[in-house]
Amino acid sequence: MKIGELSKRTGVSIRMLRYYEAEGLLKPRRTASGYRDYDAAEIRTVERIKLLGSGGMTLATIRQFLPCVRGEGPVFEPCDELRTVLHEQIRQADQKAEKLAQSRRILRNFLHEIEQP
Amino acid sequence: MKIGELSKRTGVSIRMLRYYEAEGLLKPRRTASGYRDYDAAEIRTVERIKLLGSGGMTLATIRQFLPCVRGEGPVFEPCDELRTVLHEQIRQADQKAEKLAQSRRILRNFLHEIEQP
DNA sequence: CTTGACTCTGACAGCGCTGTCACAGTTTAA
DNA sequence: TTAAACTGTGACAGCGCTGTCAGAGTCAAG
Repeated sequence: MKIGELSKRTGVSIRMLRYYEAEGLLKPRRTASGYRDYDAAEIRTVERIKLLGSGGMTLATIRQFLPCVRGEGPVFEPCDELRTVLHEQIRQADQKAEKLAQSRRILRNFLHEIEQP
Repeated sequence: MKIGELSKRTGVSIRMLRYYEAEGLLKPRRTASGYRDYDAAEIRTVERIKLLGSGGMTLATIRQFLPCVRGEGPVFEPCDELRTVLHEQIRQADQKAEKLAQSRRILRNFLHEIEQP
């Protein structure tokens, strides 16, 4: 699959797909003429990257648990570090969620203030 | 109150307090010599800005409902637009929260995958 | 008066992400 | 074969935020 198709299928721009690669998140084969040739399984990978990214995670961070993202089954070497990173990321996600909730509460209060004068 | 004190009291850097002003969120008096002179009430304002910002809101957006942020009681003119903006922001906050939750779920799944081979 | 801490402005730079443009080569379909 | 659509690379720019640095003025305490 060429980059245009992957882009259409995932909703991630061609620009960003190339950027993912530059950041080490994707490593597509190349055709004889140099075109990127993606495995169909990478659709899933890209979607996961997209989701994690929309949760406020950095590409550099996502790369840390790339084996998981790519669904490469059980991980060997960096298993412990991986677990640590994952726990830390979950913790940060919880923190972000809390901040977001606080922020939302403030907005709701504003709304009440201007609706009941 | 001068900028250094406000910074210490709020935990917002001097740099950012000046930036808030440049973005139209704060308008401190000036001493004869040009020093910024903040009202004590602005501590609250800055804290709210900080919270909204940590919820992913842009300063330009926060400026939209500045009267609320500054707690200036009932708002007159832009009341309807303000309500619209607030509802929209709450909606976006909910969206972000949903994305964040999805992202968190993915992380938890990764964790399960590598913990049970 | 002098010194050290504080403040002012303005500029530059970096972060991570994203779009766009230019220029060149490739593929596909008419 | 030719034209349109696609892909490649590299560079530049912008977003919003943030730190830092330089050069100058101000303030408070010794």
